Amino acid sequence: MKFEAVTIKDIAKALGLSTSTVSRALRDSYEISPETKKLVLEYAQNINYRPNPIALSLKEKRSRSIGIIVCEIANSFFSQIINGIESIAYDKGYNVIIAQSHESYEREVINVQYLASRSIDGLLVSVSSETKDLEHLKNLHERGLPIVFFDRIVDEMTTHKVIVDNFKGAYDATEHLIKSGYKYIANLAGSEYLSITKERLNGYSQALADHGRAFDPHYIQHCLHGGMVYEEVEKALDDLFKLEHKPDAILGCADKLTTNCLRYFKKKNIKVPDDIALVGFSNLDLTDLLSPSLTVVRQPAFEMGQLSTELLIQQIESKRPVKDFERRILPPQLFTRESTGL
Amino acid sequence: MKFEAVTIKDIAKALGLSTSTVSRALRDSYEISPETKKLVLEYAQNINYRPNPIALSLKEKRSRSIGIIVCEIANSFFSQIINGIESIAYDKGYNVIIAQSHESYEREVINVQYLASRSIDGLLVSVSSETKDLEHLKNLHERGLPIVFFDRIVDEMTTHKVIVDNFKGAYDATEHLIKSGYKYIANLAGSEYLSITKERLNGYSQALADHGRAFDPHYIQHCLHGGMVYEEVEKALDDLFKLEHKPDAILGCADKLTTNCLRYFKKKNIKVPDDIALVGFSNLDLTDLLSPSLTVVRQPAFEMGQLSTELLIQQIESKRPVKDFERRILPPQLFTRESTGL
DNA sequence: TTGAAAGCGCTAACAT
DNA sequence: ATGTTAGCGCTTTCAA
Repeated sequence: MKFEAVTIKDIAKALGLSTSTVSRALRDSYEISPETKKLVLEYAQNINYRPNPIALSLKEKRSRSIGIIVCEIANSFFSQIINGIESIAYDKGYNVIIAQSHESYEREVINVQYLASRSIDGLLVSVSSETKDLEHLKNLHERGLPIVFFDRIVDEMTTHKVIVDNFKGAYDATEHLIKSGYKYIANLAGSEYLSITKERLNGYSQALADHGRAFDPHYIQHCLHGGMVYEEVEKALDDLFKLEHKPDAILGCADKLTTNCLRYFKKKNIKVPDDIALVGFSNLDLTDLLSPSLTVVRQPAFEMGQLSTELLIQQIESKRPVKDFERRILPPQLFTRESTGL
Repeated sequence: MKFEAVTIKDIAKALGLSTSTVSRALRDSYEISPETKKLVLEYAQNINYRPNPIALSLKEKRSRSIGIIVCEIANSFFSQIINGIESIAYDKGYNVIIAQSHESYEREVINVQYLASRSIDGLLVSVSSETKDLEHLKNLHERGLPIVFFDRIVDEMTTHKVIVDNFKGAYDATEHLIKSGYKYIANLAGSEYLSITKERLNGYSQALADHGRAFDPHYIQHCLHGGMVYEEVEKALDDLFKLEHKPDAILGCADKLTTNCLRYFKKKNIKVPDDIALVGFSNLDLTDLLSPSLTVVRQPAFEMGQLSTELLIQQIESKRPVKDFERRILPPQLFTRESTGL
């Protein structure tokens, strides 16, 4: 089934004009007489003419669409980011094509190829937790495709980057635990490859140091898939609970890590906060409804999406090659609730 | 910044062939000699040639992209559906363009126009809770655009439709409440315009009837925005609690209705299930972690997305106009947990 | 077996 | 003020 649209040619034929005149009239060119304009505009309106964006794209060598690569859209943090992205993109006449890596490097590479082949004008990327090698992105970047990294950024490429102050988020959360009297604070961390993991680890360590606490690497457990797989969280927690001094508080460094931590506690009948305290990075809407309600570090996801998109579109539409790349850092927010109250 | 791709012309020039020969070689046409083919293919491989999909779209009058309209992607149910949609679409070489109505009729209309103007090949729609008038969709449909409705469907249009057995979902949940001994079962329902609301209401009523319970419309409260706005849920519950016999159980007919119900209970210090039981339609991953854990009706969202997309693409690629439209009904599943245990 | 040319819908340089 | 024409990248007659 095809669905045939009205073209400029149809209008030209109907009105006995040339296609260029119609085109110019539609674009309100100064060269066209008011009468002709009126005629064309009214007729176009009437038959509900819509310019064919594909023809325009071919002509202008731009598709007015931008690609997004995230690990999972079914993750509040990322779906909120996408909301932010869309709010700006649609405003500026771009549409977005979303691809998910599901935390797989291989799928990320495939998706990048796919998006590139769909002739996108720019790319918004948050890398997968498996990603070490960046050739797939570097290649496109060198050929001139504007790329903006958000949240999970990479050092090796010079582009705009938008992140949350992960150091501060982890620092504040850890400090809050220390001040609440917890002694053995474990860090349930994400993939070691990710920028956010390192930043959060640094914030955690610094908070410990600033409060005269010893830093013990045994209290750090990495989960390669960022908690997507329950078993990796279970393994990590099992190991933590084997320590001589069991942790009395846990800092969950990602949404899934935090919720799967809760799932583990429930399964093992460990009570929060009586047996152990929990604070987690989370953008779920539901954390206040859990019981105990969860202390969380919340990230300005929507704003992050908006800002990244503004930077990307600015670069796409810039006449001259962009030289000065920005690194924007947004503030996270700590919400103190019952899960960290002794 | 533009990012110039290799074209057939470049290959032709480099190899001293005509563009048509190159084109044919790339498509493995029988007319081309093995040597030429090999030459072209290898060269293309080398310089990483990718056909320009926009040029193809213009030529073939199809964009290989499908539009999706949902109310919110930051809603587990819909993000799971989108995952299902993508899994099929990408497999078959289509990309998806997602638009959100945020439950606003006006935005839905704008989005539909927008998607249509981006020359999509087909449309997957779940209407907003405000949508009564369907002209925006009928119009496109009559002009031949394949449309598949999922979840929130409409009667007035003859298309493929994929839904969950909402009647059964609500029936089972209500019956479970009755069998658990609850007497005054209220129904916190979504927008009256939505098919799912009516279907769930019917299931609820039938369960009451089958168990000899009187049906009292006072125990039904509609929320136009399906719980997106906390205040509407608050108002609905306030009214329910003013009844002579306060409800001792609530059936939440959508994710947000259910979670905002919990938020209300928390605020008013109403204990579940001691003061009141709660069962809700929900696809959140977290409902088992709430305490009490939540009894839910879970819908096969991913499968729904997959099935809808299969039907849509089948119709798009069908040579002859599709006459026989299917109405597929997927089974929901009741998970009994603590929130309905007396 | 290969090439030349037209055309998809649109814009813009170049006539008139 | 309006028309003619070429061209964006590709496929596909038609011609050689």
